[in-house]
Amino acid sequence: MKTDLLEIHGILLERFGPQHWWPGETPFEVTVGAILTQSTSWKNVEKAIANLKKEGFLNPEGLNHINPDDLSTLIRPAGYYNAKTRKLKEFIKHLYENHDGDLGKMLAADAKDLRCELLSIWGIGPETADSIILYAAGKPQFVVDAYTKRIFSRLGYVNSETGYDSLKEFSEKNLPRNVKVYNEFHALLVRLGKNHCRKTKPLCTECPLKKRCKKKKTKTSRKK
DNA sequence: GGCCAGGACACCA
DNA sequence: TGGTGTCATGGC
Repeated sequence: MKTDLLEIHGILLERFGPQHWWPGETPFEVTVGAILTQSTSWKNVEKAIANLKKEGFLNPEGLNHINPDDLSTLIRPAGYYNAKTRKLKEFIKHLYENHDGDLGKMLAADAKDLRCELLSIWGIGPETADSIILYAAGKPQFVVDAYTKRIFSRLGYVNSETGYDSLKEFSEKNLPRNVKVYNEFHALLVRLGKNHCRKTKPLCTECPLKKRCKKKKTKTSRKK
């Protein structure tokens, strides 16, 4: 099968324009955002980030010292606040125990090693790890998410059973290994997904990829 | 009022 | 090992 991902990247870029991801000011902010946005809309994450920033806790030292109850209160708008409090604390604990609280040191590692290290931290799975590597460390790791899977499935590139690693491998195999391309393409897929490839009630008429869509968009069963 | 959002983990058969 | 439940707020 012809897998013209770069062409699709071009179509989406022309349609939506640059997405300017990740919307974080520092690698640390990007990392915190990557954890907070797990299964959560970015708008809600922005509120939590704003709370942390306003109170002066959006830095390694701040998150290291804040007590869990206060952290839960500040990140409450992002949902799953108890679970995410633990995830942020586990990350910070790892950062201090292994890198003296210096995120720059941690992110300087080889991408493959960094990925293994991130995945060893409780609460950080494949997507969050790849997001941190791509958007905070600036190293080429393609980020797969629910939109990527749904869109690639509807385009007929993969089936709905394809797992994270296979989707990642497929994407990296069919795109130039380039941070800028990975960055923009993932952001564009999310944009497309939000606008035209929802789980239910897809807005097919205005979708820039509607001619390429192989599968009828039907309501998918929720596997959660 | 239900559905869903830029996941990950625990538990059980 | 794979399927299912849990975590939770907020916008549409």
